[in-house]
Amino acid sequence: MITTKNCVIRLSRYKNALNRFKSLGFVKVFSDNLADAVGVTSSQVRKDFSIFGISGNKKGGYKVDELVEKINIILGKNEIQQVILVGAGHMGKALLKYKGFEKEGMKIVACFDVDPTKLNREAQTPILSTKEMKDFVQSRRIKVGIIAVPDAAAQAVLDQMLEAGIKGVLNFAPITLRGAEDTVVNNVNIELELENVIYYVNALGKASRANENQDFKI
Amino acid sequence: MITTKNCVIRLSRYKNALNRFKSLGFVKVFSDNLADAVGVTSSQVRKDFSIFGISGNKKGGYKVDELVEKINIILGKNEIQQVILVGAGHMGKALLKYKGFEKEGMKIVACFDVDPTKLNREAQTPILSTKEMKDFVQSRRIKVGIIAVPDAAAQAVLDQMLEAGIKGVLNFAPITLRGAEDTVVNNVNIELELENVIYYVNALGKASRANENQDFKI
DNA sequence: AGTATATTGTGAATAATATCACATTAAAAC
DNA sequence: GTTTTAATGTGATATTATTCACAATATACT
Ligand SMILES: NC(=O)c1ccc[n+]([C@@H]2O[C@H](COP(=O)([O-])OP(=O)(O)OC[C@H]3O[C@@H](n4cnc5c(N)ncnc54)[C@H](O)[C@@H]3O)[C@@H](O)[C@H]2O)c1
Ligand SMILES: NC(=O)c1ccc[n+]([C@@H]2O[C@H](COP(=O)([O-])OP(=O)(O)OC[C@H]3O[C@@H](n4cnc5c(N)ncnc54)[C@H](O)[C@@H]3O)[C@@H](O)[C@H]2O)c1
Repeated sequence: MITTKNCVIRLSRYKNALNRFKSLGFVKVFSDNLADAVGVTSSQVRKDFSIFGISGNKKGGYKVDELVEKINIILGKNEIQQVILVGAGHMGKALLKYKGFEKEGMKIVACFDVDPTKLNREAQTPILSTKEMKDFVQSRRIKVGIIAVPDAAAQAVLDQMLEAGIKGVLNFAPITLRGAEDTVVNNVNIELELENVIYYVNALGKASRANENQDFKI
Repeated sequence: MITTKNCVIRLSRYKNALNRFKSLGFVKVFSDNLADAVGVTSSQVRKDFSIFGISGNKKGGYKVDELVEKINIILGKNEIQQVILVGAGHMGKALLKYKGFEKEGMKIVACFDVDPTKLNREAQTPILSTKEMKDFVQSRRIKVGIIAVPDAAAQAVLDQMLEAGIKGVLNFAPITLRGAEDTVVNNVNIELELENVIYYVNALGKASRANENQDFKI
């Protein structure tokens, strides 16, 4: 199976759209419906499904329940995914309070921090010392973690996490971390995303003011 | 100038790398240095610069100061960019406390919420009623906003923002919003990003267990 | 001053990704 | 039961993005 980054992301989007369709009472959907919901072409939808070996019914579209089930298995949503968080600062606390992960079968099972004043083993999600991280991760065979520490500490924290056995990381520090061969690091750089919005707003503004948008493509 | 989404994002990354080079005392850099720092090829760096009309010196590379200056102008960093935030919940508060935006010339000048208990006009960044949003945005000619409200409210909030004159939005609600013709919406879907990490961790795990990674491409 | 060298800048080649278009086929209509 | 219809599934094609490769040239060296 040859997958590319984008087709996995689209798979998640299809799943989200399907859940909305389901809650609206849909029993079957067509590639066109999904395409509209996600903002891609219907052949993109069918091609993606074809890549993941998902098939529907000629003329009959896809049965929503079956499709959700198939996608959930591909995305590992058939079991609860345990995740650790490193960094109990502003961002870390927001993530800890966030209800959305559990709804999607992902659970932050512990948070780690170096600052002793942040620790709290009694909290619903315990905040432990980073010294305890390796043991915790190894004993529970946890494979996924989130980095929410300052940029200067991010690389060291990534190293510690990989050393402990973590294989995939979602990084919020505004510095592009790269992992080893058999690991995944996904960088969410919020500053950069905002900067990007600002660029296009300025670009669109210039284009419309000068009406020179022939040579402007977004 | 034909730009594609990725080359603008890379431009931000080059800028970040350059700032690091600068703080290390570098006076000039070569496309190779930037390529290594950002994780792309050197011809990608030169091609990107060529697209934005940035030129360096044959044999001499690029003078860091000049390059930073040019990129900053392209990215609109020559003036402070005023941004509003809608939603003063967990995520909104984390964003309000975040120091990193100001360092990058972006400032959240006000936050808006529907919940009267969240309002606080005396805070360093005032938290105002959404009813006041339109006036605020129009009088200050603000063009950029951030959405940090629950998904169910996100589309309505986007509509209100565009109605007020906002042209570009960074959306944290886990639903893909799409704007009008002359607007930009950048969706940061954290659940989806984590889901994506989990997919690859599982995929890598399967591939290494079965040693079937011939047909696995990431 | 003249030559060698290292790096840029970019058109051409290649690779990756998305769309098209249509043969196939299950369901609906008659 | 046959025909019509409306969808899927996918190879072929088009588009988009990246890398290659090398001419142009500024700097360093002799
Ligand atoms: N707050 C935001 O809204 C926001 C926005 C964009 C990006 N970010 C990024 O997210 C990251 C976290 O931001 P924040 O606002 O939560 O920062 P913060 O300073 O509030 O929290 C950082 C936390 O990390 C802990 N820490 C520091 N070094 C550590 C280490 N080596 N091991 C474990 N824990 C360590 C600190 O004790 C602190 O609790 C930063 O990289 C920041 O740039 C945050
Ligand atoms: N907290 C996180 O770490 C996190 C992680 C991933 C995604 N998100 C997403 O970010 C968004 C905000 O999350 P949160 O945890 O801050 O939620 P929250 O419930 O803590 O806060 C939401 C805020 O939005 C306000 N609000 C609701 N409707 C509004 C409206 N129409 N106009 C203005 N304000 C309105 C509420 O009063 C509240 O203050 C959500 O869409 C969530 O899915 C949050």
